[in-house]
Amino acid sequence: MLEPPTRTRQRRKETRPQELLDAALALFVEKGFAATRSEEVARRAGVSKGTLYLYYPSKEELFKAVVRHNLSNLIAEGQGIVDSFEGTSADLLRLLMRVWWQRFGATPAGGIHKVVVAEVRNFPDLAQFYTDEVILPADQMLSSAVQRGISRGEFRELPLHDVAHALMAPMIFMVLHHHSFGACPVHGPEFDPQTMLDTQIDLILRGIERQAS
Amino acid sequence: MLEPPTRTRQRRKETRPQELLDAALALFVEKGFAATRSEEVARRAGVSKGTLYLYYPSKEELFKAVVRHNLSNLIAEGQGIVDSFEGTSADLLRLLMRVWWQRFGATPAGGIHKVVVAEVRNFPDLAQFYTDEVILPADQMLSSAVQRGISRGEFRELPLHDVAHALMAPMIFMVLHHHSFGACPVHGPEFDPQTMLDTQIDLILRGIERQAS
Amino acid sequence: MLEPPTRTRQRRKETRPQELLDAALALFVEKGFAATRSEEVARRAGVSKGTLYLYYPSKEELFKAVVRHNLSNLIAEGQGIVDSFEGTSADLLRLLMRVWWQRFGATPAGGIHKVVVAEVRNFPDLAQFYTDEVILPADQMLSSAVQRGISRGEFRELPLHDVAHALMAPMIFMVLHHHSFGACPVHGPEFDPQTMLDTQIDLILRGIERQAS
Amino acid sequence: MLEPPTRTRQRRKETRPQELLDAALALFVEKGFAATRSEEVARRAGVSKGTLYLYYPSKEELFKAVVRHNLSNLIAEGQGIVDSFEGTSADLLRLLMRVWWQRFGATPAGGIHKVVVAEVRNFPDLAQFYTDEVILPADQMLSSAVQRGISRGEFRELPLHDVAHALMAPMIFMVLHHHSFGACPVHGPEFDPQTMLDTQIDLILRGIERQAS
DNA sequence: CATGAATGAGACTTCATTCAT
DNA sequence: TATGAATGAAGTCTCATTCAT
Repeated sequence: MLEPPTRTRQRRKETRPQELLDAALALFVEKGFAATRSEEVARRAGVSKGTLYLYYPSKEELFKAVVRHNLSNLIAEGQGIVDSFEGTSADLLRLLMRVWWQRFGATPAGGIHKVVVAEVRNFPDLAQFYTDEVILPADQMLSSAVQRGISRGEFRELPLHDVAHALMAPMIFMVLHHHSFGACPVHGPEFDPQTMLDTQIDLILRGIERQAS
Repeated sequence: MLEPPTRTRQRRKETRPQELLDAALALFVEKGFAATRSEEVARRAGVSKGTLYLYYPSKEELFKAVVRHNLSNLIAEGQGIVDSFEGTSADLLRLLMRVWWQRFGATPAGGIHKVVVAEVRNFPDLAQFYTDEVILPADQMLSSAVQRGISRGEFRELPLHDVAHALMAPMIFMVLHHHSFGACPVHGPEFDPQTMLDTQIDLILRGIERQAS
Repeated sequence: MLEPPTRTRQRRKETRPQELLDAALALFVEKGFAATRSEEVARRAGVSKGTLYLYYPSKEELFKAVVRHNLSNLIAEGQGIVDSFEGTSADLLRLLMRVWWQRFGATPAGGIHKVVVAEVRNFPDLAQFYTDEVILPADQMLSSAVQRGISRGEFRELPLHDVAHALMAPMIFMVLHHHSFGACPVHGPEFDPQTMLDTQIDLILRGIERQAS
Repeated sequence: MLEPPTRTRQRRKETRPQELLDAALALFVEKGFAATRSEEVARRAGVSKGTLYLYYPSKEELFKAVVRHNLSNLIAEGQGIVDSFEGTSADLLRLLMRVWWQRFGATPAGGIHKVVVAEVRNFPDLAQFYTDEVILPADQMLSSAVQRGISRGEFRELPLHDVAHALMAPMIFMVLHHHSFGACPVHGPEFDPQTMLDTQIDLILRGIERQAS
């Protein structure tokens, strides 16, 4: 009763949502949506169960917030790179993939894709959000990079979106493996993400470049 | 329709496991493991809750049985195609992808991969089973097809497994999309799986073929 | 269809109830009423679950049948010994205890008492049956043996029933221990039943005999 | 009656365990372990089902807690009486029995012994706990009281533990009867516990005293 | 704002009992 | 008679959510 208001509480007030989202992200990626208990999210964020509900009215809303927080504008940075890049288009694509992997794929946020894929059918309004915020922009960004290569005469004239999807596929493949089997102690094929992505992008580049090297 | 009208207490020990596995497969793919209630599996199979437990001792075992039933021997067929194929290696890879999509990717069984990727961290022994039974054989099968192309002088000499993974990536990409966003009523990019796979395989083939056409 | 009627079934028809009661007795004593599954009773008796219900309409009735079958007339034999014994009353009591232990206490039937004590409050009509068939006759039998000792001047004049209960106590004590802790692999006090009963009867005899030896 | 009228969401972390243990004790004694439903325990304690599991992680642990709470330290008090008693050893034994009956045998806690005897074969670790915590100390306590009588020349030199068991037998007999048949509305022999215990202890005392009175 | 004790709907699972064969 | 597949009520336990403090 007579205790002074704790400083810790005061100090953290503004960062609470971020801490909760980070804790939730880590747990959703590790255990999936259903197997993540809200109490554990709270504990990992250093708050009580009740506090979590002050910020997010339900576990479903928390999940959506995690998705939105981590994936909104995810692609904008990539689009910026495309728009300002000055080297060859092949180097641009290689750069995009590397940046994407380092800044997203290999981070906890990369694991969201796994959870979203697993849960979209249970969260209908998430499907449209994710399509609008992630899939379409990514498609657009990659397509514009490919278009750049075609316009500059570097790439053959191919259907933009099919090529964009061909570029997406290895990224999705890697990120899903990384956050599922890659996190399990199994004896399976070794995937060095960086090398693998490089190999795959090289193959695809050779497939789309006007002059096969 | 032609079944005898008796609905109660049907005794069909022979066919029950298949019916239960089919019902479970459909629901696991639609809702995920955790969100699927065992009673609903039973109801969809036309039996009572208790009957399900007569055949599978727990929901977890049911899930494993679904995985095993649908995925074991899946790859063997592909390997058979590889071993007996007589055309060009490019045609072989195109055939493998088409067969795979028609016989697995586009069927309910294709949805298993999504569920396994989502849940494997919660089922440690499933990780090893799936790796041994699916991932490694698929890797091996595709590698052998690539090796065939190299041996026959059709393909460049590239690291087998990296190429195999490059071939896997579009398949995984497609199957996951098909059973997640592809099943949601969203307005997103159209993916015609068959066309897309063809485009992607062509790109990769051009990347690996000795003589770029 | 064309099999001859199995001889086994025919032969066993009359002994079925006995086999079922024996199996049920063993399991009820080992696990208690609730933890005994009817299927296991059937299996141990070598029949199917359905057959059990041909003989006993419910697990409760089976339990009551086990109790009644094993305990009805249990005491009659003892009463016969009392009525025809010719030695000293002290020897009579010693004999009664020994016979009781060998013929009942140490046998599976002895375990029933444990189960009855545990379950009477859940089986109201069993209470009266057991009181009438077991408790009162045992009381009567022991009292008559004591009365014999008093009448013959061997024992002091004491309240019959109190002495009878004093004689019962060690028997109940032994039989309950034998079928509970005595069947567990614990490191506790050693109870050699025969010796212990002898010691206790000797103490009590010394307590009731006119001439303390 | 004097409690504040608020009934919902009472927060009483301090007193809840005691209330739950009391409710569980009463029900376990009345119905046995298996036949007691956890929801009923909760209801009798005035809380919801979930609250019970906040304090005890399973029905089995609740049962063990009931045993420990009610029996631990039970014997210590008796040992204290033995160690500090100043009258004759016969009076000591009479006192021990009376105190034991009034403070334990006739209380709900006395019913625990019935439940333990009935269930111990299903709870292997309870067997050792109960042996260590109750049976051996009780044995020790009674033996020390007998030893006192022998050392003071009041009792004959008899095997300590056999005599201790002879003293235990009537107590066990009484307490089991009291909480089984004694709680049923049957017409059986009347057992006035106090009188009966007195009679039995007198008999045994006469059996062990050096000078038969 | 923050807490965490309390709730209760709902999930998995068991098993006594039924009944078509 | 005998079987054992099938049933479904009932029990244990979980956990998202609430709310008195």
